[in-house]
Formats: sequence, C-alpha cells, structure tokens
Amino acid sequence: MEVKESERIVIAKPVASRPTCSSFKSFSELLAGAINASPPNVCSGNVVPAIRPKTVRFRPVVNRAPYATVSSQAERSGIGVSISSDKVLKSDLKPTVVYKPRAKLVSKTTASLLANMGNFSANNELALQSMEAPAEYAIQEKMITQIRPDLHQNTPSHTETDQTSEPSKVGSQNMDEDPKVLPAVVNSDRPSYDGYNWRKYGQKQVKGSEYPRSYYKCTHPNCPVKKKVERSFDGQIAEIVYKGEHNHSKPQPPKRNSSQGVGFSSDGTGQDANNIPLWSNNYNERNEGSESRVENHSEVGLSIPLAYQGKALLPYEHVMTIAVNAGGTSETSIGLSGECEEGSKEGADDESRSKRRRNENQSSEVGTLGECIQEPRVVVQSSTDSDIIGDGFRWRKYGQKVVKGNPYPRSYYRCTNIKCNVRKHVERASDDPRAFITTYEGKHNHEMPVRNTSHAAASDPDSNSPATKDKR
DNA sequence: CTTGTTTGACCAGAT
DNA sequence: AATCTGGTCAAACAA
Repeated sequence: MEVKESERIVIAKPVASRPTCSSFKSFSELLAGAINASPPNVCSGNVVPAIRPKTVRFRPVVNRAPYATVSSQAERSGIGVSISSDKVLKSDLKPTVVYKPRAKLVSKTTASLLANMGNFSANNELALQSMEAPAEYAIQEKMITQIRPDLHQNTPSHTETDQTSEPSKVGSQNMDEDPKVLPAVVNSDRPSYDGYNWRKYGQKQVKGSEYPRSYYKCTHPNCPVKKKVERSFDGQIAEIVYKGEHNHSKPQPPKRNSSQGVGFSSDGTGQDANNIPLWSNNYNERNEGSESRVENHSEVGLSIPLAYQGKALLPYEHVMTIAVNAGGTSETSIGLSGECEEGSKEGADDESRSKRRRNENQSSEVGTLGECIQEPRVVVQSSTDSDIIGDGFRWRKYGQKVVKGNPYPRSYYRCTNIKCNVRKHVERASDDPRAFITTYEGKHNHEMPVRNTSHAAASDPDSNSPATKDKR
C-alpha cells in the first residue's frame, strides 16, 4: 500500500509509542524476558496513572458518543471532560491513518510455541485478558468494547500473531489459580467469554483500524447474533461490537462453580458463569441483542494492574472497565479482566473443541476490556467490588438513594481530600447485583493518596464502594 | 471424521 | 459509473 511517508510518520504506529513501563522493550526482548520468567507485570503494577498510551486506536468517533452511551446511567456532569490531550491527538491522527501495518500471522504452531515458552506474560495476561464483555451499559443498542493494548503494555508477547496463538496458556495459569474466574467464560475458549458460543467466519483488515477485525457468529442455531472483534497487537481485544439479539439463552456453562454460589470472589460468580466478567455479563444480557458498543480508551492508565498481581485479585478480574479520569491524576482504573479461559473448558463442548479452543483463545475476546469513559466514568465491577475496584482514592459516603430503574440503592461518595470535588456514585447493576457500576464525576486535583491499606475501606461503609479498594 | 479457523474472493452499499 | 470498503462466503486447512 502506499502510504505516504508523511502519513506514516504521523501515524506512528502506535505500538511504538505505547506507554510502557519503564522497561519497555522490543517484542523479542520481552519475549525473552518472559521466558526468563520475569513478568512484566511490574509495570502494570506500577501503573502509573500517568500512563497514557499514546497509542491508541484511531477510531473515529470514539469520542464522546460512545462514552455517553456508556455512561448513560450516570448523569453526565461535566466531568470528564478532561479528556486528555492524548485523546485529542488521537482523534486527530485518525484520519490520517492510512497505513495499517498488517502483521503477518504466525502459524499457530509458532504461536503456540511462543506461548508456551514460558508462559510469558502470564501475568500480563491476567491483566490483559479480560473478557469481552459486552457491556451493556446503557441500553443502547450499540456498545463497543474497546480494549487497549496499551494497557497491557508490555505484553507484546502477543502480537497479532497472537491471534492465533495467544494467551490461552496464560490464561490457564490464572485459571489454575482461580478457576473460578473462568467461570465466566464458560466456553472460554471461545472467542468470547460472554457466555455464548461463537464461530469465526471471517477476518479482515479494516481500514481505519489498526487491528484486524474478526467476525463471529453465534453458534446457536438460528441465532442471528454476530459480533466483530478487533484485537490489538498484543492480542488484546481492542473492540467488540455485538449485533443482533440472541434468541436463546446462554449456553450452559459447565460451570464448575455452580455450587459455589455466591462467592464470587473466587469463583467468579456463579451466574457469571456466563460471563461475567463483570459487567460484561450484565451487559450481555441486556444487550444481547442489538449491538453494543463500548469503548475504552485506553489511555487510561491503569492502575489496576497492581491488583491483578495478587491472586486475590483474580477473582476480581472481572473488573473490566476502566475509567479514566481524564486528566485526573490518577486515572484509575481498573482492571481488566482476567481471563478465564480454560478453566472450565466447556464441559459441554466437545472435547475436540476444547482442545482447539485452548489454543485458540486467540480469538477469544478475552482481553481486557477497559473502558474508559471520559465523561462520567463508569466502572463496573464485579461483585466483589469492594475490593475490586480500588481506585486509589479515599471516599466518604454522603448519601444513598434508590434510583429509578435499579432496585438497588445508589451510594454517593465524595473524595475525602479536602480540596477535591470529585464525587462518585456506586450502584449495583440491576442485572447482576454482584456487579457494581461506579460513575465518577470530576477530576481529582490531587495525587492519589498513598495507600495505607485499610482505611479507605473503613471509610466506606458500604463495601460497595470500590473506591476503597486499592491496589494490591 | 468432525468441528472450527484461515483467508482470498465475492457481493453490496457507500462515496 | 467507478472505486472503495465492510461484511460474508466457502474452500482449504488444522486440530
């Protein structure tokens, strides 16, 4: 293709610019590192709020509309506005993008090898893998989930190639630790962990998109639902768009968790079994139909990663969304999800499938979803919320109210920092009480408090508030 | 043999 | 009308 030089430059492949942890390295290097067993997590751990990936998807539009959508619940105040400059830049760039390098896929075998090589990035994976979750925040018809590779930062491990190879393995690790997590996925192997089974029927490099887009159809007979998934180099899902409505219920997950019932914490959630990744599930259900779209700008710096580091977190992985404050100091965030995969291997499915799928996670959309909403940020957490979401700031509850449309009361919190006017409200998703939706208003004008552990939580009577959670 | 992925080709709508 | 682009098909493959 011909790309003009100038353009290229502009475009600057995002990849390069990824914000990374200090130790950003080349793919090969990373790989090597992985092999050595050094998980890059660290980076994530550091998570600096500041991380703002420059790389971004150049998606048109993404801006506001989508967000809005997402945040529908939240009233938007003027908040978030603080879109980071980055975004702006990005948007500017988009148009220019002409050249999309297309990574060549590596054969599966190769991929697998890589994957095996050390589980590299297993850790990362965690972070990375999120599930796709279609979130349905609003009831909007479309939701797109966008995940930014950046978040993962390093996980270069998967490059596009990943598509094929992917992390499956990685995921497995997690799984090992917490099978529950997987639950959500039930079919984890499948492209999506949204609880449904999907069959890939096409893949294409779409113009304007940095990543190849994969097309999936719900395998349920007569089900018209389709979804498009775009993955980043890292193999993370950059965007997921659902279309149509499922005319059937989610396939049963073989869940192993079933017995567990609630504990989401580790188990991930029973129901979730479906998907659960937090919000995703909820969303899915609602939206299943129509298209949904959620985007995430990844610019967000996720702080979350930290959390993931600990196993404990795993359970939470579900947290998918990430909000970013725009300018806010810390952005916050959250988490990504975890993955799930394998754990359950779908009992239901054939073995064969399972086998394949394992590898294939590739497609699984598991990636993380981060969702950043500029305006009011909405963060959905999985049930465990309290722990789950640690946005790093301290909050004081100042009210609670039942809002129309949701049987669960919404709790209002204010940042305890004196000068800070940031507020947030947290409520359980009507669909899934275990999932919490947090909407932030305003931007912190101070640094994230150093965490002393506990207190935050203490301050929040409701464990609901994710805020309390910190990074771990 | 079965099931699902890969991928180039084709089709249709948009520009 | 020509071209572009996204979405889908379907043969070839892989597991």
